[in-house]
Amino acid sequence: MPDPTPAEILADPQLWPAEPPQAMELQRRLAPQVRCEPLPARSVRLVAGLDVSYDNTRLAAAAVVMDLTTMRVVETATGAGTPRFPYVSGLFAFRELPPLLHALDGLRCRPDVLLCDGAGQAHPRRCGLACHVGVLLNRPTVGVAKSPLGTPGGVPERGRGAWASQRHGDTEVGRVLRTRSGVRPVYVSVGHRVTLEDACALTLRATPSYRLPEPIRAADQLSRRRLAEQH
DNA sequence: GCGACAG
DNA sequence: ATCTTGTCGC
Repeated sequence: MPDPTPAEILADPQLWPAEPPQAMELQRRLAPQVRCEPLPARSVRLVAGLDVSYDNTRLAAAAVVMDLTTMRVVETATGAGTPRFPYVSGLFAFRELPPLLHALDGLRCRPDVLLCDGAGQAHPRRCGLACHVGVLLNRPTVGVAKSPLGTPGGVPERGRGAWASQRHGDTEVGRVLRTRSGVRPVYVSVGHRVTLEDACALTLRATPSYRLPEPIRAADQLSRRRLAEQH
């Protein structure tokens, strides 16, 4: 059957537990559904950056789609909402996903891959936000976090492109990647339907100038503006 | 029990 | 996440 739409996901009560124990249980069910597979590199052109801003009362999400070959913004969409779940480390998908799905629902184009502001498999239950949204939508996703969740990983060399592994026992759950020489690295992990290698390569391609990928920076700014103009 | 803890 | 402008340095 066809991939679920953001609206269908939002409407499914089974996917929105109210309490942390049930949320953790859902993550344990989603984690095994993550698939690591090569992202057909030449077909990757449209990359969507996702981010959420919030204050005490409201959440505002943004999706910014950019064409990687030109680095131009192709389309943007936003979504808003009221917090339905407390902030709990390791569970923030349950807080940020609803407005994010509203934003994705407003997109007319179909991005080749989604870049998420947060962890993918580098997560206590191997189901960070990037895995969560990727599995639910059955779309390729990559997690790019500004700080590590759990295992800090190694320290990469100073130059752009250098990386070190983030391991959980014998498995490499993510990479500490230097996107700018001499600048604090980012933490890249697989969300869904990408390999860790492709996730890092894509992150670098999407990050020509600053520490964070351009689509994520744009989504950060847009969601912030969206939040500001609500009040 | 204590500390750490994506955004 | 957010409170927040200019400023020091490569």
